[in-house]
Amino acid sequence: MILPAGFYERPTLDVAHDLIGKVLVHRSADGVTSGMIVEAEAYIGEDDPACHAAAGRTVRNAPLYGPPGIAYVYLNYGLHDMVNAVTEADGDPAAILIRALEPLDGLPLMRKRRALAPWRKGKPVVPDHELCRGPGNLTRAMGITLADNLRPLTAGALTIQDQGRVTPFVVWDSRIGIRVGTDRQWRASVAGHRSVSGRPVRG
DNA sequence: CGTTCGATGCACT
DNA sequence: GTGCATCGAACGT
Repeated sequence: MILPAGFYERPTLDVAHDLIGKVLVHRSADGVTSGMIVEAEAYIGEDDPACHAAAGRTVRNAPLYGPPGIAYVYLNYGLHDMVNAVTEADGDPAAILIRALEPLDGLPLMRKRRALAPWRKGKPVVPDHELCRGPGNLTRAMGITLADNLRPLTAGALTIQDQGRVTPFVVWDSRIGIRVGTDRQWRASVAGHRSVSGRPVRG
C-alpha cells in the first residue's frame, strides 16, 4: 500500500519514526529499484538552524513549504542529490531526509548506477549492503535526481509504501554531517543495521 | 585509530 | 566569492 498524504501531515518526528521499515520504490525507464528505509533525519521549521528553511523561504527551499507527501530533492556539494519527504501542514516548512536503505529490488541496476558515480574512482564493486548506505549513495543507486523534485510520493514513479513489514526498533541520535543544530536528536535509525551510514555506536 | 582533502555545481549574499 | 544535510581515498599517529 502506498502511504497517503495524511501519513505525512503529522508531527515530523512521528513521521520519521514511522518511515523506518517502509519501502522507497522508484520506477524508471531502466527498471524498478526499491529499498527499506533504515535511517532518516528530521528537519523542522525555521527555528531549526540546520533546516534549509532557517533563513526563510527561497527559490531552493520552496518545496519544504509545499504540501505534505511531496519530494524535496536538492543538489549538495555539486554532486549528490538528496531526497526528502515533505511533512506537516501545507505552508509549514519541514521534511525528512532519507539517509539509508536496505536494498530490496533491482540490485543489479543499483550496482550499475553506483559504478558510474563520479566519486567512485577506480573501485567497481560495491557490497550489497552499501549500495544505499548514505544519502548521496542511495539517490545514485535508485536513480533519483533533481527531476524528481516536487513529485508526489503518493502516486507515480516515486513512492513510499507499507509492504507489511514489522516496524524495526528505532533509535534516536544526533543528526550527521551538519555544522549547526547537532543538539537535536532527530536522526532515526535501525540500531546496528549494516546499511546505516556513519560510524556504528560501539558498546 | 584519527584527520585532511579533492571532486563538483549551484543557491545565496 | 562562499559554503554546503557527501563520498572515499590518502594520509598521519
